[in-house]
Amino acid sequence: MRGIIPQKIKGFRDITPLQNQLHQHIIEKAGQVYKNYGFEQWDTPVLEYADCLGKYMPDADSAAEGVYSFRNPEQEPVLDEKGNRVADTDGNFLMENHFLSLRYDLTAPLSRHYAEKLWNSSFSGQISSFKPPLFRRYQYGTVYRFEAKLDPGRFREFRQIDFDTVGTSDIAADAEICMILSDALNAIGLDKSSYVIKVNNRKILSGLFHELNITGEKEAAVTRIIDKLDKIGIDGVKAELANGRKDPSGAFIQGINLDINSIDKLIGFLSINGISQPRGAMIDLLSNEFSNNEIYAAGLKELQEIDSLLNSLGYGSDGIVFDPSLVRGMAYYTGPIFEVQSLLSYTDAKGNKRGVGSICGGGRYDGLVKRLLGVDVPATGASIGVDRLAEILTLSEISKIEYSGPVLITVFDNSLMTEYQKIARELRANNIPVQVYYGVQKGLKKQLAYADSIKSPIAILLGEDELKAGVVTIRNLNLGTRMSGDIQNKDEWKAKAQQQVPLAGLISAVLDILKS
RNA sequence: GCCGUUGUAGCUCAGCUGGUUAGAGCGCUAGAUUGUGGAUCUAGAGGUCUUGGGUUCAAAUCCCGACAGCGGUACCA
Repeated sequence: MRGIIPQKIKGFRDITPLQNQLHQHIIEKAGQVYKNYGFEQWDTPVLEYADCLGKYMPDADSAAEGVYSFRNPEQEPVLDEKGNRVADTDGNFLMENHFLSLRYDLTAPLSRHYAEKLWNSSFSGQISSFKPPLFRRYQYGTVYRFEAKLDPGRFREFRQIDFDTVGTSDIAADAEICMILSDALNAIGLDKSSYVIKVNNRKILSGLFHELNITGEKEAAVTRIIDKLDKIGIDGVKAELANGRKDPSGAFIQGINLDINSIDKLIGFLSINGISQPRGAMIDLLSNEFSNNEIYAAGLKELQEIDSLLNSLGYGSDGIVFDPSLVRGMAYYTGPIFEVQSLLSYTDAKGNKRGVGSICGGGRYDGLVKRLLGVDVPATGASIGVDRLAEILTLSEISKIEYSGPVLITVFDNSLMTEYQKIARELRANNIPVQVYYGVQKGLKKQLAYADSIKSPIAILLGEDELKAGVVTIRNLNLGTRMSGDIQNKDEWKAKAQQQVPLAGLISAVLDILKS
């Protein structure tokens, strides 16, 4: 039994004003880029029916399979596949506390949203033959995953900013995703040395697997192993495809005992390194071997089209590359897939250099609403992991955003409250954030310590002395902080970091300090 | 889940092969400073050494279990 101990749930965080400012920056810049490509912003609920999201909770009121779920407190009718209420043998409608889930991404709610509109706009869900309507939206929101393992940049509650195009198979929409990611990261302020946009096509992989007779369970296993290439290297992959390997941790990783011939082919394929090859050269290399396979060839052709579009719009191989070893975990991708690898690193407490891996992901999933409505609707999209991106920007100290809190008006004497409020009002009229000190610890020392804690750039002091002289004292706290390294005596500080100005000159003096 | 590793003050850690009142730095609180954050100096508060058991005259220290953290590994829509 828990006591009433104030503490956060593991994997959840309190977000500081500084972090919020960086998050805000990221979503504003990315959102504007999405908007410029014609995506419109939608929001959907954080909670959905569990079966709409595609994860079903058997009968436990707990999180399982990485999704937070619980029973709806309200009883609602049970519906059949056609949307009709289900009744028991006596003709009474069945009621149930349906499972609700916190969304684990923004794509599943999108598919529910799109499917719901389609369902409602067609008569009793008669949508067997139709041409899917085009829908483009972007969405910013918090998602929840029950992760067992929490690293820097990996949380249980985190934000994504997502954009998707639903209702087209046009490969230009996929090429566009590369451009959008590139533009968005650029707008956020990342230069090309800090990330690489990797592109591959699931068709190439499935064509390849087909050629090698790798199907079903084996295909999933091989995919998983290839996904670990970054982590365990080509030799590690080779070992896991064969009879396994011994991990440095001492654990033995069981191999899948693929035949030698297939392993050689796969390793040869994976040895074509994505980052070091221009896209054109990569396509040439890829067309050498398996192009007699239909699916493989189709995938390759799509990559060619993407390449050609990107080239004619000036998106070179310096930022967007083809990487045949890119697989992405999710099974639902059907065509081009995308992932942005952050190249930034930081040094952890133990002195090890570390990165956070991928900061964006996406791809084409033509089965978007198949599970819900049974029809194929092509869709393609991607999303930026806002928290993870912010985390690596902060950890790698590349974020140049400096946080500045509000100006603080100190309170000497409550009888002067009207004066303080007037000054505050005047500053606000000039769009300068400001607060009057209301704390119960009244000493000026306390008030300045408070100003320090909220990162005030300026403290304004007004007491009897100033009032008589018709002036206010302005203390430049940032300057004081900068000088704190080589401080000799208090009076000298005061002389440099503090000035008295006539009340009428307050605004311009404050603005001057804020600008510097 | 599995393997490894760690668990001493709010934080980072020291505490040798078990031996009387468990230490440091930072932080915190107060004072030097009758109206002044960050420097300096002084003083103070704060620990049943994660927890349960065992060995011993004696355990923070040795042994076993539990729990938690970290590293790796597995899983990941």
